[in-house]
Amino acid sequence: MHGFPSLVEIAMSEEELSDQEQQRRVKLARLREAGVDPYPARVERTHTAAEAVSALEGRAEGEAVVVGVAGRLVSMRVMGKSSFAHIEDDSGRIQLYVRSDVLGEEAYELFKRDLDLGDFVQASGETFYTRTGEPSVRVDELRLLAKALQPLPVVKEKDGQVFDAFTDKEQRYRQRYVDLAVNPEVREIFKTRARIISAIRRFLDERGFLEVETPVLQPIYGGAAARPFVTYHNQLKQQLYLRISDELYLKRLIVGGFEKVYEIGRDFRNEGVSFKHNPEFTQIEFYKAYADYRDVMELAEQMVAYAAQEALGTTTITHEGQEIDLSPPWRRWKLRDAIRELTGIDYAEHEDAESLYQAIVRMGGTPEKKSTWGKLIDPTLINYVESKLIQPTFLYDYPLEVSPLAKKKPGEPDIVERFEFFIGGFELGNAFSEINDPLDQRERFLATSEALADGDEEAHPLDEDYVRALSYGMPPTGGFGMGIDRLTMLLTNTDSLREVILFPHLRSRE
RNA sequence: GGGCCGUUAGCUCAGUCAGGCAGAGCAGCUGCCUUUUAAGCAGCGGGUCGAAGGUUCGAAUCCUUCACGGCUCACCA
Repeated sequence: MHGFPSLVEIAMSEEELSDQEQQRRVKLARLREAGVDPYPARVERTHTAAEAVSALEGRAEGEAVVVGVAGRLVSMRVMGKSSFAHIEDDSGRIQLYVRSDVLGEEAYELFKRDLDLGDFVQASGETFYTRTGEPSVRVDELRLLAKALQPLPVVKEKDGQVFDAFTDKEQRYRQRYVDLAVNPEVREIFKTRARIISAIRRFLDERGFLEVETPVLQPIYGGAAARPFVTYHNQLKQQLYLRISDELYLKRLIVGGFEKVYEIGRDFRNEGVSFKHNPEFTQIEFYKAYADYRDVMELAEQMVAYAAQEALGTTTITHEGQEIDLSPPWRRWKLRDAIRELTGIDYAEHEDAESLYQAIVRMGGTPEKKSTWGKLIDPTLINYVESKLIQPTFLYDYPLEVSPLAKKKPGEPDIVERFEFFIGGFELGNAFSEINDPLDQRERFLATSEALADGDEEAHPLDEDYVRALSYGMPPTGGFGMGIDRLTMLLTNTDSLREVILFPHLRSRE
């Protein structure tokens, strides 16, 4: 008419689109021409899928329950004048039974021809059980809520076997929305993650800890051995760093008089990416005044067990095929003993770096030649120990040199009151009795800032204001840090941080 | 950064060893089908074989380079 191309003809002329995309645009155009709004603003939903199912379960036979449900079309089986379909919402799936004679012929034809898997729809009608006993909605009204123009991967399942799953890791991470849309078990991982975090909050809140927020943008970084991301504030003409840990600010708060503080937040480290490293990750840190690293051990094992119990309903978990018992108390193993037992090297017998280096080489290791004594122990030696620590284990009493913020152990000048803990063969966290002697802290900073100047890019710079804070007096304090992503990985039985981070970092594509 | 492996239809994957018309299932389209559930039956479309270059009469296949990813080593207390 009038020689103008119809919407359908325009849709079909989009040549750069795949045939399935073109089909969907044709359907969209046809729907519009039939007077259907493919993206209406209003929804009339009375039940979620799960609610509709349980409402039916509660009723006597023959008693009608009318529901309005809404969700994404995830399956369609068209059999002439009747069809079965499933819609999925956040609560689960429910089957729709669509009959031409109930819905009306015109609406039924539109459903059959112009709706696709992936579209969002609203359906209302009475619930009933089909011949095979599946709760379903006999649809007397069906309305499109949102037309999908891209086909979703079609994942099918029978007898627990999954067909054509959407599994390509790169695509799953780059298009996480597709991953989440078609893989319900992926959604479950992130629900578990949220339960873990809320359990940790509850655990600390119940014990009188105050949740605080400290700067992410910092004029000087510290609290961990890592290279920072650098950024710049235009107005202030000032270089800033994205924090590598929360530590030094949280301890300033202990100086200020708070006795128990914690922060759950994002840290950023400019280093390699691996199954247990992502450039940005979530860490929980807490600090407790009038406590030492032994008190912190008890809190740590209780907190992790509590998080597992709350998130999973059990403290016995399976990770990578190994059964792990998270219930306290956990094994406490002196670092020196653990290394001696698992590698045969007693580092206390090797007083200088050269001697220790030779011992590691004799054991078959390949340490870095230029490493200092402390750097040979951690990480080189711990690498041999870490993977063997499947059941929860505290390794404690670390060499002073690699622990510039931890308090010296009384009577052992080269050892500090520090522990790291390991579960499932990797490190989850790190803690110590905090240095509260400002002069000692200053000396330690001087040593690390020299190392930084000598080219150790992960060493601490000197934070004068932090030393000044300590000089106003800080009570004896126990501090703790743990990777939330790694804990989630452990509790969801996944083998990579990327599985528990919604949008993990990937290299940009051209 | 090193080593190994991968990238083929919307999705999952054959085909690469040994060069010879680019395939299957699901999804899509057309037709049939009013209790199905990986629905079924019949038919039909759908491809920059990651990119570029090279070898060859002929390249998804062999060679080179590049991009992206996976695993792994190094790095990451």
